[in-house]
Amino acid sequence: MASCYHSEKDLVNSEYLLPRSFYHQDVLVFARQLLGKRLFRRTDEGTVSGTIVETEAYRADDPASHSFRGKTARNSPMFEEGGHTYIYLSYGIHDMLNIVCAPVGVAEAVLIRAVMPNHGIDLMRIRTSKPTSDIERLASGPGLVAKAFGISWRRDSNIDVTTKEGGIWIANGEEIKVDKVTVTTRIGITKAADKPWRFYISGNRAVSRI
DNA sequence: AAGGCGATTGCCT
DNA sequence: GGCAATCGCCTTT
Repeated sequence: MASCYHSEKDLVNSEYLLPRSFYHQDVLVFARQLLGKRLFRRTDEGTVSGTIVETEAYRADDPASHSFRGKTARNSPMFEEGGHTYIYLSYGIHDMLNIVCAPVGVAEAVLIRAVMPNHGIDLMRIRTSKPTSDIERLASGPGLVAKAFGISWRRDSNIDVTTKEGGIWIANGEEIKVDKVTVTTRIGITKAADKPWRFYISGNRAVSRI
């Protein structure tokens, strides 16, 4: 096995931030390509990371997208350049982490629905109040992703994820082949509910709903 | 100015 | 499986 020949330090050093061009793709392609990438979060509590295993695309011409009716105070990060966060509060309780793609003015984004935790498991357990939970259940849902990673809309919206400066960044990860991706309709929406714009790694235990 | 709703989660039956 | 929790945003008076 190749992993036997690398120390953990070497593996960390082999990680690289994804370039701006990665965030200038068609949102449906982008949502699929985010699968397998590594999400990082650094706060004064420590650094956590995990593999993105489930995403949903929200397109500019999409009635289900917050940007559909134009720019407002809430959705303005969606209109920024690709590679920024758009975070909003759902049901008054849950923060939803989105990664914006496309050029400035084209409001498209991908919701991170589930992450397989990799580093900082103990901190995620504290944040989610799931001390005995299985690792794959700590961030298996969009609200849980933000909770486990310590991300909130007030503090963390419109952060550039192509650098580490903002405390949230995305690095390369495992390559996910097309035949390992399951495509379904999106969860929990009423508008454009027929669009098959949800993507997840087939069989992954951290996916929110099968 | 007021009321309804939502890209959810977790607890109760 | 059903439903309460909880609040900013958007639509309607």
